[in-house]
Amino acid sequence: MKKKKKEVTIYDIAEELNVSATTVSRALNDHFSIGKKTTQAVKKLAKEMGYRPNIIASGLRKNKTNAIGVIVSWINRPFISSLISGIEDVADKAGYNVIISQSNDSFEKEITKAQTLYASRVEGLIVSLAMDTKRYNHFYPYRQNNIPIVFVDRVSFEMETDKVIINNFDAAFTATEHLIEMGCKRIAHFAGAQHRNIYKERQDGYIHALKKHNLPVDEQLILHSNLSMEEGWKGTRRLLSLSHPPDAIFSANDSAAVSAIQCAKEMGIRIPEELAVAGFNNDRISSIVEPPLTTINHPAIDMGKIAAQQVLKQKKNREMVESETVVLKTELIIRQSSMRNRLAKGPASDSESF
Amino acid sequence: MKKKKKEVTIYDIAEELNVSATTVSRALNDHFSIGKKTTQAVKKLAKEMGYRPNIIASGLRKNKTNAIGVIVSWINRPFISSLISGIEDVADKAGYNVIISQSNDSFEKEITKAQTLYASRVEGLIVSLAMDTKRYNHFYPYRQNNIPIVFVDRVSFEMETDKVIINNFDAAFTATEHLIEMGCKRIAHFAGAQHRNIYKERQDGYIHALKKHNLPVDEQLILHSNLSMEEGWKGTRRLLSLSHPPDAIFSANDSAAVSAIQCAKEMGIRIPEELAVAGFNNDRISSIVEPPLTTINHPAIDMGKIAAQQVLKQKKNREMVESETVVLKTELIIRQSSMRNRLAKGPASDSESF
DNA sequence: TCAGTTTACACAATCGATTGTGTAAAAATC
DNA sequence: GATTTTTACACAATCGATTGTGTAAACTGA
Repeated sequence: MKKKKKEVTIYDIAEELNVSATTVSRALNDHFSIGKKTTQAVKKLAKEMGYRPNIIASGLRKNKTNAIGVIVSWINRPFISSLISGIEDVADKAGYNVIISQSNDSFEKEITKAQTLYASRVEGLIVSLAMDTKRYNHFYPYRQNNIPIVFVDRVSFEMETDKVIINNFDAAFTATEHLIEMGCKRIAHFAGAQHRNIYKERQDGYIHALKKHNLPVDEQLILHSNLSMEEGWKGTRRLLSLSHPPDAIFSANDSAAVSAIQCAKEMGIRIPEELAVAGFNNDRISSIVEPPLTTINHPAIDMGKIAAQQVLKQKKNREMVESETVVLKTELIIRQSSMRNRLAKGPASDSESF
Repeated sequence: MKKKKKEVTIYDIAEELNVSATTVSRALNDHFSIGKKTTQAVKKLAKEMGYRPNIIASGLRKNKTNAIGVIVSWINRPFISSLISGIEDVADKAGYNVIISQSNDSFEKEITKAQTLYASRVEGLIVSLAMDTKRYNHFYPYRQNNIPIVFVDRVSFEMETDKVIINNFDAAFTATEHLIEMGCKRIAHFAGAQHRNIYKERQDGYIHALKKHNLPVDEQLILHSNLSMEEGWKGTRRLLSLSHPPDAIFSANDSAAVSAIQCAKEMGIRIPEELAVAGFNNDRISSIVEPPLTTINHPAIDMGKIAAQQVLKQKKNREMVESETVVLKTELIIRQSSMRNRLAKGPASDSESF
């Protein structure tokens, strides 16, 4: 009873036209060896019969899937979703599909997803590493098969791959120095897991700024956490109840920074007069919170685009270039949460126009 | 010079073991007709040789791609990215890959993407329609080929497909009625494009609430736009400069609602005393803005999960069920932007716990 | 007009796995 | 021990497109 509506193949077209399947295939691909009239006729009939090329068959022959795999922690995060948006944009224009998968920041899941995508024969892989990934064996099969791998944002320098990153050290340094210039003397830091490059680098940048300006580095003021809103809240409470509380917080992300602002306000601390705050990422919430949060703009979409371009590039250059690392620019977005110094730029509406 | 590192196939394994490729294939799939010892030996050698099944070849034979396509407006939007997260979760567990593509809210792009995914032979399609999509021919090929289609959130009732939606009418009605209960008499509405179901339904729900409570429907107070922050700002300015300005705004999304709050505050209007505001979506910004925004919680992740499940279900039931529509529950999250009535619930920390 | 060239197409192998059918050898049955 | 049944595997076709090679027919030029 099942309608076995078989799909139209080049053989069906060939038969109808009394030519060979070869001819049909070549006609559809505008091969020079097929006559104009034949080519036209084939294309016309193909359309009429509702033919769609079987890319599975074609893929088998040509050993292609036209797919790029992407592994990220969570898709529904502002930075990540923008990253993916950039990837999709470039990949699509080059005729590639983007297969997404989330590691949920779990090392084990990352392994599984990497294997799945490998089995799916993606032609390239873009990865933003899970929080606790420290070993990289799961990427070796890609390496052995010459499948391009590009690390983005959360990368590892233990593996020789293309990378697309920002200069976290400089960005953190700039943000911290900005706080110092605003007159802050005792700057705390909300830090992330130190085995993940980005958080390590941000912390290093922060420390470097302190040292450069001869400020003491007080371990008490460096709080490690997962940088969630809850942790930001708790951390702020702890900091503000110190006998000698900080006069500023530089947070490694915006979520915790926003929480810090909220918590401090609830405790009756004035921002930025009594506590200046700076974050990292330029998430949407950073411009909504009051006062608006000074932060580092992270070019997420561009990072995605460039990562995709790297994959495509690697598919050509293979043996030419060993590996390439692209470092994108960030910018410090100064908003009111840090503007203690009235000598600083004007009342700053809201814009990113600094 | 190129390393033609050919990949290991079942033939290679077969030769090594002096059995047929058939046997290898069946052993790898635990076919009952293959002896235990042979099966073990095959699997062992396969692993040793670094064999990976060629799913392209397998797919050709079985006519499968194990891919589900997703078309959305923009990936980097809070609601959408959560939706995708849900889809990926379910699809992955069922052994499917998720291919994403963005229409950028353009009808033409949606058509292209639909065609691309069709050519890629996705086994199911999940779509949240572009803003201005009014015709649906681009989905017919799927229909003709019995490829499951599921519409999510932004759907069309002109097409008989599975759908996963919320009751926008009720949600909008509830939000509006809440404003009325808070004592608002003149409620404005930020509406979206009326040819897109969700915005139409929200407006209808809004109007219905007014009528039910014998409040006049003033066309002057219904502003149509793309609901961006800019439009929210402009709309608020316009409304507040009316000779008889509104005492509340119900916005069809959170972005515009948040802008309304910001704009009103800048104009020296007190929220919620002089202007109550309610939004829609429960984006993160809604809980960050001050005062926190009353809004409708939209179960994005669940919608994604269910949509994926619908696809999987359709692949079985095909001829059993014509189509199914799942309507998910929403909830009104009451926050301070609308709490004018001190008889209402307590000072409400921030939580979604209402 | 005839050798040489070009044009336009067909043949058949190939990509790697799957699967219906066939068949020896081993095991079970009486 | 002869026969039936089961076990364990091989053969060969198939999925649909691609591609190197071969070859008629049409065309070119002297």
